Amino acid sequence: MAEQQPPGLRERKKLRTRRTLCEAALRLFHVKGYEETTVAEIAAEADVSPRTFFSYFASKEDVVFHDTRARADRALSVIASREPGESAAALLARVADAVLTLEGGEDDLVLRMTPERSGIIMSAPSLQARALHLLFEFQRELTGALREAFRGEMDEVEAAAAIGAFIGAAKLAATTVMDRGGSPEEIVAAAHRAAELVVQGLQRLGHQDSP
Amino acid sequence: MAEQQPPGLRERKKLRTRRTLCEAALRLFHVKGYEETTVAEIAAEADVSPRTFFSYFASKEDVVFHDTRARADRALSVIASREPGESAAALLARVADAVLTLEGGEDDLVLRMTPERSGIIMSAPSLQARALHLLFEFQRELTGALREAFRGEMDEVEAAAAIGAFIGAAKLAATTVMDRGGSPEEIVAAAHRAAELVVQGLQRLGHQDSP
DNA sequence: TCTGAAATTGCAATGGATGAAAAAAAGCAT
DNA sequence: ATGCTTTTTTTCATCCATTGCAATTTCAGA
Repeated sequence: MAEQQPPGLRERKKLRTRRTLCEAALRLFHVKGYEETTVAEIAAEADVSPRTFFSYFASKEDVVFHDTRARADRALSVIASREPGESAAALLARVADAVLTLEGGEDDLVLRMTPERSGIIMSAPSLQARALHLLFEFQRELTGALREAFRGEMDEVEAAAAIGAFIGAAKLAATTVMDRGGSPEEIVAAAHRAAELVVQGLQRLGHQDSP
Repeated sequence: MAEQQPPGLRERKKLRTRRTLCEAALRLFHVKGYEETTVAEIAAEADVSPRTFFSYFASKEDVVFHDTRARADRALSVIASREPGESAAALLARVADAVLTLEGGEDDLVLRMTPERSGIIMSAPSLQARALHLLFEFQRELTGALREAFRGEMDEVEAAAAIGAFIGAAKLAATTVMDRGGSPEEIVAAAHRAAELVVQGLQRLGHQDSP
């Protein structure tokens, strides 16, 4: 006697609990600080038992990165969509456009609070470390995808160098400007410019002429 | 009744305890695994109280990275030694040579066990994350040093892009080959090549001609 | 309504990390 | 050598994230 069409009462309730926990956690992290917020408090705020928190998120850190997977997949699909003959430089430029976007709308569900989240991450060393780890895993995936998209045209080290340089430059440029207190727009612009500088340098990738 | 020349009994004992803890920890991590080894066990192995461990190392993780500071300083001093007129590319190449070296001898004290340590780090996600975080902080320092060395010749974003691309490429290339099971020599070679690819691309840094 | 699967909860235990005060060791001056 | 001061180490107590387990509740379907 229930609607089977999209989900099911059980599923919906689960989704709602997950979102509630997520919102509660981020809100608390933002006002009290990450380290100062306990899992017990988050659970209380979401009105579930502390034990339940861990059946939704493997760790306190995970709440903060609950949606990174989606962003990563977006970039991977861009690489997979390489047109025959498209250069690595051009492809990476497209990846940059796809990822370096401030807009929301991804999961209208919970988070338009990207800036708050950045603040939370930057304020807790363990979160920064986690973020970098995720970014690194992401780079591995990108490297694999790039090799796939250019199979035969690019070797292992070239692909890794291209991705590493590309992401590394964008990331460091972004945080450098962020540290200086730049606005979100400036940060994105810096990442874009850094990515461009690298991409230009990588133009000749695949050729064999050294200056 | 004691030698006051260089240290002092107190200092010597402290150094010895620190080294003992370090060796005990790394030995245990290597044979039992990082997660499986408890601080209590490390302390017992070194014959001190568990609480004492934390007066030598801020965390269990820190033991593994006790000497990274030294390596970082080596690179920073290379950048600081830039000859007037030396190009960023040339300077970064020198940095690569200074850092990408397998030799030991740095602190003859404890660690020639670089390979074991790599294994330990790669086997524990939390250590990988920590390593990346340290590497990132290192990049910030390098960026600052580079801006200093090229004051007036290079802006913030260019410096960050150069360092980010350089380190990012070397790191990802190295781990890519490492994942494939490459030998230490192959890994270093890959990092070198990736660094070279980037440095070449960065040749024109500071000029304004786009292709 | 009855029943089995899934989700939630309570409870206990492990292990990292920190604060505070007592105890032991080292340095120093007489 | 002896007593006083400073530094380390050790105890002891506590907080908190995380996990395993068993009891309980809720949902879905017959």
